[in-house]
Amino acid sequence: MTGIDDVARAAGVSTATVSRALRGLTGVSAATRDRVLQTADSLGYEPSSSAAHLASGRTMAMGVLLPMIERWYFASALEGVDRALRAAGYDLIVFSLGGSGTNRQRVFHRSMLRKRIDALLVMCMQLTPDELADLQALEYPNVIVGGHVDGLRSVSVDDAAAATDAAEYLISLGHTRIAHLKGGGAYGIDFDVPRRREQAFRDTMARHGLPVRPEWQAMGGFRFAGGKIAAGQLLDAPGERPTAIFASADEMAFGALLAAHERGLRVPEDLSVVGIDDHEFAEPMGLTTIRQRPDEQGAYAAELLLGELQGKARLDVPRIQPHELVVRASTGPPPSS
Amino acid sequence: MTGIDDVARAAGVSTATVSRALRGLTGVSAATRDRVLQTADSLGYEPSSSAAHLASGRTMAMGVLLPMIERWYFASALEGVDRALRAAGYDLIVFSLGGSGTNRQRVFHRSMLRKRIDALLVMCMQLTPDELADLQALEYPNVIVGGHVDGLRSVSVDDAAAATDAAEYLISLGHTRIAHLKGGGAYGIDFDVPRRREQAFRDTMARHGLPVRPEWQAMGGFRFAGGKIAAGQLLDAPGERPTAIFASADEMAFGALLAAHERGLRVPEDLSVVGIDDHEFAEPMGLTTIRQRPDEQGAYAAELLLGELQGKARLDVPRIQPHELVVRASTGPPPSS
DNA sequence: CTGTTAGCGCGTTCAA
DNA sequence: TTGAACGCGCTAACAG
Repeated sequence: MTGIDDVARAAGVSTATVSRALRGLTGVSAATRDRVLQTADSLGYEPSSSAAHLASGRTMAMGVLLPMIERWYFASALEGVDRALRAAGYDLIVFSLGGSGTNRQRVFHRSMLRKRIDALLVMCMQLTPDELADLQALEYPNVIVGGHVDGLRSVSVDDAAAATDAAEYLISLGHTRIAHLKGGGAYGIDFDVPRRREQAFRDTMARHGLPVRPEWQAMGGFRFAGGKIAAGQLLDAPGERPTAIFASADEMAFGALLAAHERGLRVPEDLSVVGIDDHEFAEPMGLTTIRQRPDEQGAYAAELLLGELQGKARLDVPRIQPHELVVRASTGPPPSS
Repeated sequence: MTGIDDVARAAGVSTATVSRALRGLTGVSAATRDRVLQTADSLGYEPSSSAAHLASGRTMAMGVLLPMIERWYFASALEGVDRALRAAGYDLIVFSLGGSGTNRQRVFHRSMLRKRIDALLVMCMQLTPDELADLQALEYPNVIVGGHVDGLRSVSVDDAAAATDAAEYLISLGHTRIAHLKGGGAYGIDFDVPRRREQAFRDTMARHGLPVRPEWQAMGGFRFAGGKIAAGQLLDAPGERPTAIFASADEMAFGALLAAHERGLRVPEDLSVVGIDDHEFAEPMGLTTIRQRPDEQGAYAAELLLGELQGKARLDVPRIQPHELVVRASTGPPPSS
C-alpha cells in the first residue's frame, strides 16, 4: 500500500507538505502543490482514514440509527443523508435495528459506535430514558429525523399540521363521516408521529363540531396489509359507513383503496381516501395525499450536523420541513345519500 | 476519552493484557480477564476502531455499493447485510449512487473507500470495464449481489429459472397469449437481470411453440408507474388482447393490475398477472408471483465475505439462492372466448 | 500467563 | 513556504 512518505519521497518534499497540499491548506506554493497532487495521483495514493482520524480526531463519517431500512420513509431519508454526506466527503455508517426491537438493549451502547463517527442521526425512534442518557453520553452532535424525543432536536414535518390539512380538505369537500386509519405499534418501536397525527385529526374534527366515532378509528400499523384489513373491517361493520377515510400514511391508504375496490365501492363517489406521504405509488394509484420529502429531511439533517462539525453555530430549532396537499382522484364530495 | 492505558492502570495490568482480555484471546487467566472486563466496563472504555485498524490491519467494516437505496430489492438486501454484519461485530458503510448515474465516474475510485473497509458488496450493478478494473484494483474480497458481472462472483436467484417458472405456470393454466412487462433502463444503471428474465421468457414460449408478439413486449422500467402505463398501452391496443401478463418484477405487476382494474377487466377472469419478487404488497394485492428473499441474499453474501476474512476458503461459486412460486388470486385459466 | 516495545500512517506542532 | 519530530491508541512480536 502506498503511503504518504512514498508520495513525499517521489515529489521530493516532506510528508507535512504532502498532507498540506492534499488537503488544500494554505501555505503551499502553487508549484509544489501541483507537483504533489500529480505524484499522489500517479501513485494512486489515498490517505488512510484511520490514520487521519487518529492524528486529527475527525473520522469523516456519520452514523444513522434507524429501526429498519426497508420502509419507504427510512430508505428515502437514508438516500438523502447519503447524498449530503457524499457531497461533503463523509462516509455513511448505518445501524439498523432490523425491525426486531429485540436487540434493542443497549442501542446506544458505546460498542455500537466504536469511536467511528463524528455525529449521529437518529431516525424516528422513541427512546427510553436509559437510551436517551446513553445517546447524550455519546457526546457527539446528534439530531432526530422524522420523530420527536424530549430534549433533542428534530428535523421533520409538522405532523399535526399535515394531518390537519388532510382532515380539513375532506371536511371542505363536505365530508362529516370520516374514519381514521392510525399508524403505530408496528415497528417494534413506538414513536409519537402516529399520536401527533391522530391528535390533530381529533382536534380538527372537534373544531368543526364533527364526531370522532370510536368504531371508525382503526389501527393499520403503517402498512398496506394492515391498512387493508382495518379498512375492510370499517367498511364491513353494520350501521352507517364513513364517506371518507383519512389514513395516517399512504401505505395504509393504499390498503383502504383496495378494500373499497374489493367491496365494489367506487372511489371517490362512494368513498374518499386521503393519506400522508406521497409515496411513490400514490401517483399511479391516484391517491390524494399530503406530500413530504424524507430524502430532503435526511439531507437537511445531515447538513445541519455537517455544519456544526465545521464549527458553525448550533441550530437549536431546525427548520420545520414543508408538506403540501396533492389532490388526485381518490377524493371528492361525499355521496348525496 | 478513556483509553486502553487507563484500563490497564486501573486493573493493574499491562495494555497488552487488557487488549487480550477484551478480545477474548487465550493466554489470560480467568481472574485477570474478569478483573479487566469489569474495570473496562466500569470505566466505560471502548477501543478506538481506527487505532485497532492501524495496528491490526482490519477495519471491521464492510462496504455496500448500490445504485440507490429506496427500492424494495436494495433496501431489503441492505437489511440482510446489516443483520449479518452486526451479528459479527462489523460495521456497514453504505455507498449509494442515488439513482443519479451521473456521479458515476470513478465509482470505485480509491477515494470512495478510503481504506475504511475490509470487503465490498456490490449490488446489482452493471460495470464498465474501467470500473471492473478499479474494483479489482481495490484488492479486498468482493461479491456481486442480485446481478452478474463477468469475472466476479454473484449471489442471486437463478433469474432464468425464476422467469421460466412464472411463464410455465401461466402456460400450465392454458394461456397462450402472454404479454411481457420488461424491466431495465430505469436505474440509470443497466444490469442484466432484466435481460436474463426476458430471454428465459422467450425461450419458454418458444419451447411451447407459442409466439412472442412484439406488440406485447413493453418496457415497465421496474416500477409501478411504468408498469401501469405500459400495461395500459398493451390492453388498449387494437386487435387481440393478451390473456396474461408476465411482469419481470412485482412493482410492474401491480401497475398491470391497476391498469386492468381501470379498464373494467376482471382479474383473473379476463386477465391473469404474475410477477417476480413477492414484494410486501404482493400478498395484500393478491398477486401470484415468484418469491425471492433479498434480505437473505444480502445476509448470505455478507457471511460469505465474513468467512473469507476469517480465513475460510474462498467460495468461487456461491450457492444459488432459492425462489418459489406463490399462487394467489391474480392468476387463473384464460377466458374461454 | 504477563509485560515491554515497536510500529501502524497519518496530522500537527514548532522551528527554520 | 517548508521540514523534523512527536503522538494519536492500539495490536503484535518477543521476552520473561
